Amino acid sequence: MPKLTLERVAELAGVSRSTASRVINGQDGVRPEIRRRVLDVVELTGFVPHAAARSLAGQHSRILGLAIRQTTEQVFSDPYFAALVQGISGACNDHDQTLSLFLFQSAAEHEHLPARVLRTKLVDGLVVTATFSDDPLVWQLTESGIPFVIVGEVSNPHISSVDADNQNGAALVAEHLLSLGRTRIATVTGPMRSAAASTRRMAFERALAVAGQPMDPELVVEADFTEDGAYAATQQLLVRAPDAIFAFSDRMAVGVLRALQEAGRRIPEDVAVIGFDDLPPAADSRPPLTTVRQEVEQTGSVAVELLLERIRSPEIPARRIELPTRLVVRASSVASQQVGGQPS
Amino acid sequence: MPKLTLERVAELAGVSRSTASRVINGQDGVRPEIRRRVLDVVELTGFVPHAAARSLAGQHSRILGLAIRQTTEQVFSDPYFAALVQGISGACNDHDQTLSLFLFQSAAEHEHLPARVLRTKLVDGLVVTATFSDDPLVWQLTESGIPFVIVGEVSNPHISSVDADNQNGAALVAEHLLSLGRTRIATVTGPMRSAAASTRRMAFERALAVAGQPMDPELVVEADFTEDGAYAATQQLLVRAPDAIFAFSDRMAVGVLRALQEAGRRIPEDVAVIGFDDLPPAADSRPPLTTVRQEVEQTGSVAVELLLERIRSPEIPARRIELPTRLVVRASSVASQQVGGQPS
DNA sequence: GCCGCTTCTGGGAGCGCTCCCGACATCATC
DNA sequence: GATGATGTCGGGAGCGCTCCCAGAAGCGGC
Repeated sequence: MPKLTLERVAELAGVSRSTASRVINGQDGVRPEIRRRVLDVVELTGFVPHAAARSLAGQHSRILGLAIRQTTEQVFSDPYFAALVQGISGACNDHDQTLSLFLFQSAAEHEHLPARVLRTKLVDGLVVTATFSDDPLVWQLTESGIPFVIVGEVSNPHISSVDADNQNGAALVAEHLLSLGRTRIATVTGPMRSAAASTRRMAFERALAVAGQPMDPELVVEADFTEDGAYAATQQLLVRAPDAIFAFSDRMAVGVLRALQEAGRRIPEDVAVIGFDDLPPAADSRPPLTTVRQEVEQTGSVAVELLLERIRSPEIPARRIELPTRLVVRASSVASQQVGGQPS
Repeated sequence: MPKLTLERVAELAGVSRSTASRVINGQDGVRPEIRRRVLDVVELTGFVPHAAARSLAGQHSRILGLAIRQTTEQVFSDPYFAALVQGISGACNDHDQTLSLFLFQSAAEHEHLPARVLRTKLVDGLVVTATFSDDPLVWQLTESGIPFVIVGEVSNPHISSVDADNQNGAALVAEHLLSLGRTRIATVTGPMRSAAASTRRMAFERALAVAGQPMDPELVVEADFTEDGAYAATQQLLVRAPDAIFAFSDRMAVGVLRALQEAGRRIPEDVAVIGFDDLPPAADSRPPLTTVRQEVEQTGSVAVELLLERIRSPEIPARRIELPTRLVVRASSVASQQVGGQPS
């Protein structure tokens, strides 16, 4: 039995290679009856074009890469990445692209990315996450000429990026806490090299200042986006007696909650706690977390679409897309409505 | 400037395409001086062979796939996968293979695997994890003829697999608890469709029975490898007053710990708790967890090596490799040595 | 100095597909 | 009925590499 190739499919359908190719690639200019015939043969034989041959002859591989700039442990313990990958993976399927995840944490693996992945033309483009300001990787990618989009922030406006509206998110938190009459508002931030963290911080400070209640620098502690880090940060904060703590992620907020509870603080009466993300830990914590909702999964799918746009139409200028954020109020900032009342 | 191809490199080095190819692929039969000359050109120009062309002309893509049979959330929240992926990724780098991660959770994405990944000859082989007994995927893969290895258990001996020695691990736990004089030994298992869970359970039961202290079926609760699941399972268990609980993973053990502590039980005095894996949550929990250490990262690298063996030498019969497990005793089963004594 | 051997090198023939262009048929138009 | 526009189809020419084999070069032995 001969090998199953385009040629063979064409032969079986009684058409030429070219016509079979047109049908399989959904191009028009083929009479419906002939199209049908080819499609039937494809169905019957289960023909699938050879990826490498396609990639060599056409000019693209239909493989998109996802490069995450974090250690494996960090990636595989963060619900944020779960949601993001979910969104990216789904969008790839929708657009008939294969997603390939590249992990590179050690410096050595780092070196490999340009050589082994980019120069070999293995991927058509890259979604890159968790970069920090002035990340050399970004520069490297720009140099290499490969299309890519960043999930997060970039200073260079000629690079496409997707992100949540961090500014608005932080401002909403400030507004909410002020409206609750909190006066000793603390923050547990992410590392300042993270652009998301510094943007949230700046926006938060500004919102407080505008409202005439500027932030006390003593009430700001930098943590590392982990639960344990936030737990430790909160212990530091306790002596300063804050009446509200804004943690820059839900995971960190969970650590904040734990530290406060162990110290005997009532939430939200003594201290209001607010997170960021609205990912699984938020609604399940006790008490449920007031948090800034961002659409992480959508962020992923938008990133893929933006990347495909860049690949297919390099002439379109780069652009940045910010997805809306909104505040989700739960019991960690506002006492439940039944407090002091009877269940109806 | 002409495109950088093998042809061009050969031209610059003053040799033929074939010779350049030999040098780049590390084959011998090339005079050292000529080899040097080619290598210099490669270095200078930064030439990297085109992946698709290689893949088409040779018969392999140098891409290995990792297929994880779980939802994205599960994968991205489990330290086990972090370690496993780490091992696999490292081994791929060592062997100059590109790792591609395929996520497919929905039924629709499932369908894609055979067609889009296997038939296209995109990957040379697959590492498959988290299969369950009689998983149709395994059958599909066997049918398709693509080389693959399973991380975990398989009934079919003609399939290569890598796993920890679960039997020994479970037996060690039984032995340890018995030696501590525990009599009401409970287990919080994983789902019984998981082969690892059922093997651990069987081995554990057998070990207890052999020691003349058969397991009380009332003291066995099935959970789902999550912390919350184990928390709930333990609450069920509390009324039966166990004096030891063996959880089938460290994450679950953490849930067990939490439930016991909330119920006011002292650990290990009232209840000894033992986990499985010895991954990050184990040593950091309070109290630190006695657990069965398995070398997850090594499991990953061995899987890759076994896969490469199958790809390169299909004639070698399939084999199963079991990596040793050992007991790591910490404070969750044995009170710290300083209890009742003075620090020296 | 010639033969036969080994060691090294070069060129041809694909791998399976896409893309381009020319051939052909069909139909409307004058 | 000749002409051109329009719509379909087929074949050739690669994409950049690997593999195979033939041929060149170098060497010792007679």
